[in-house]
Amino acid sequence: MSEFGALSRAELARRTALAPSTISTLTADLLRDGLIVERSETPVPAAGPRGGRPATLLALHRSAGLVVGIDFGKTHVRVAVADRAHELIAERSKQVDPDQRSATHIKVAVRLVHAALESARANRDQVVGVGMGLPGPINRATGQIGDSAILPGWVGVNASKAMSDALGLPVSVDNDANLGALAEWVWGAARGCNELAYIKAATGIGAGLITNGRPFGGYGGTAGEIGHTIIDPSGPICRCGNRGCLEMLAGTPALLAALQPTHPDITNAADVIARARDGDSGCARALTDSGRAIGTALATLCNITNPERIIVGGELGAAGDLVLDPMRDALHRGAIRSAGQDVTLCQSTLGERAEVLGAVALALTRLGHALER
Amino acid sequence: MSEFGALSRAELARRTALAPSTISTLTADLLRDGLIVERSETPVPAAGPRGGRPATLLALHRSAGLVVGIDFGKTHVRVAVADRAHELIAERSKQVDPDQRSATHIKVAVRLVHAALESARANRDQVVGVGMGLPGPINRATGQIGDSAILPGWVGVNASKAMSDALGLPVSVDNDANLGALAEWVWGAARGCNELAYIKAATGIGAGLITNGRPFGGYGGTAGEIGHTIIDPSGPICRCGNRGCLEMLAGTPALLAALQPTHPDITNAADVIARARDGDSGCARALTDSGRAIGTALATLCNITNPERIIVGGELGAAGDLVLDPMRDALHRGAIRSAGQDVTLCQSTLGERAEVLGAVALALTRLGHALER
DNA sequence: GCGGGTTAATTCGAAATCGAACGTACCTGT
DNA sequence: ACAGGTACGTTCGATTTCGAATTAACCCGC
Repeated sequence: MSEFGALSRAELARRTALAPSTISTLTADLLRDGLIVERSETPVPAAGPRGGRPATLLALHRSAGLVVGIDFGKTHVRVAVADRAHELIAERSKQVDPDQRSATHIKVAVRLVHAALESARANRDQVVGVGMGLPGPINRATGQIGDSAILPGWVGVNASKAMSDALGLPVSVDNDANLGALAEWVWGAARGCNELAYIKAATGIGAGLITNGRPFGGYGGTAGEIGHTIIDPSGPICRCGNRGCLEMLAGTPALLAALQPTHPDITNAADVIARARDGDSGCARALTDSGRAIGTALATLCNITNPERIIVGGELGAAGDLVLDPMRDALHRGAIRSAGQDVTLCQSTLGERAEVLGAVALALTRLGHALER
Repeated sequence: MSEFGALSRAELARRTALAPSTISTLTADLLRDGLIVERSETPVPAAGPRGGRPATLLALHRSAGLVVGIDFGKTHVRVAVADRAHELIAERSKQVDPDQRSATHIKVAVRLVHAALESARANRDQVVGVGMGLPGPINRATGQIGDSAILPGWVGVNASKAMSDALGLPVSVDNDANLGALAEWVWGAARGCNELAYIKAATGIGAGLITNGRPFGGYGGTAGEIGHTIIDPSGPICRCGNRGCLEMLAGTPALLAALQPTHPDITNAADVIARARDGDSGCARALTDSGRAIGTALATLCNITNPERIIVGGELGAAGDLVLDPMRDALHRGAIRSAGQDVTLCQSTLGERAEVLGAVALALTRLGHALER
């Protein structure tokens, strides 16, 4: 139940493969003990109510504990607190300097967590899990962040341990794109979808994958690294040693660099999008180029993983159809027909909060797994 | 048990998440009824016998039924018969003309199946499942083969139904690369590996994926289509509408075309490999070029799916290090460091039989699932 | 060759889970 | 308004599954 905010008894029975009768006895006990509560609210019409007695939802009571999500980006730290019923209780965020050491970033995060808990009139003792997101590939075995140009102060740091020591709580870490996927899957545009990719398009470009109805990390936990797909073999040299990587062509820095000569006053992606919306054709073109490059990489992604839906987030995702349309074009041009027909491309519904919410979801998922073992 | 040839009680308990005691009572019943048998043979030392009582293996008795695997390639049909203990009983194969209609190919296959069964002194009634492999993407929903230049006579045919009607038995179909992956996973170079890709490099180039310890097909069942990854944006035009697709650059036809001017007598991949082994530098170079192109596509595959192992099969895989070395080079050049380090590239151990055996494995897996539902 | 370590398999009473039948609550069409 | 359909949730005795303790079968080092 930790993984799904509120569930009916019938749904629980299906998910656990237990008999409805078993669920009945079990939930009766938990209800008596006050660990779960019945929810009178919307019994969630789901996919069209086609007759039948409506379900009554069950959710974990707040006394079952709280979870914390923490997301580090290039220039921000963001935290969120939720209860195990998936109810968000508090959120906080703060700008930070990307060049500082990880210890500094962690201190900021810890303060935000405490502030958020306080505003929720909650105590650290009630926290039963913490999830955390970082930009860049994270090795599942070592817990270390791989080479990342986005947060240089974090390279080689065992992020999970560092944060865990600072908070005095166990912490699960994952790549921010994976968390975005998780969030869109739990709360956003990908609910009920078993095969999806979430694209975080910002300074870096990464994909988070959900396959067979669960987060997919591959052998070392770094699956979904599309940022270094080679788009133009004669393009600019990337720090990875190749030419014309997606990240070099379509990331925010490339976007801004392309506009620098004609639009020297523009310093961030949001400005580009705003101007493009106002009819600035240069800004629109820059977004189109980005979208097209990403779409080319997505074509390969579709050929290989054949997803049902691709959710585009990150600061470039906020441009909506300005990037999505060229992306769709390039995707359909480059993917084999069937894979192109199978997939729907859409914009993130959680926006800049996707990654923190994903961190919350990560913590919730881990709790679910803990029960299963 | 259908999915794993022979298993100890302890292993069964782990796999099914049932208590050892439960397995004990269950297997006792099945043994009494003669549906399973104890195997005295090698108690499989597994990964180093480090003490402890050796396990006694259990396998389904032959009376539990037989399965048939059928594989169609560009120029051959191959069938295999096995019992549910994963013991191969008979194999047959025959050359065919790729341009004939699917009905003709099916007739050949049916004759081979009957011949194989006869040589095993078995009857069609004992067959409890049939698996079948075809080159080209197969839509999981419609059961139809997508656009394939390899077997034009099969396009638009509902392969599963056609074969099922001809044999009078239920038939499961899948792409041949997926089956190769399955076979290497069950019998070959990928035993015990949970994250792998099998590459079938022949006329077409496709990948079969196993992720999270089970075959991965994506939303429509066409995952792993790496043949149309764009390697050289200014390369020759492919039937898919793009330029420089992997298949156009590295497939057997490209290989043969490249050698045509200087080696007009060579007409198949096996010849190229034999000559290269004999020191013909032109043939060696052609294989190197193929390997390098495939390696480039594998780099992207690794970035996206981060596998632990990649098994290279198909007629080009038979070249061994002649293609594997350049493949490794290109892979490590193009993949992000961690993904490149995680993966091991090796040759198929099942060779040209991989796909039929995979078809057998497919039939066995389906039987396993049938029990679970 | 004999303890100490390790993993496999069995036994038995205890506890969880199931299945079938029933009651409940809503929708839809007439 | 009411019958018919559908899906949710509960009750009960019957059955399966579990857990802990026990025995078995091997390896190892001394």
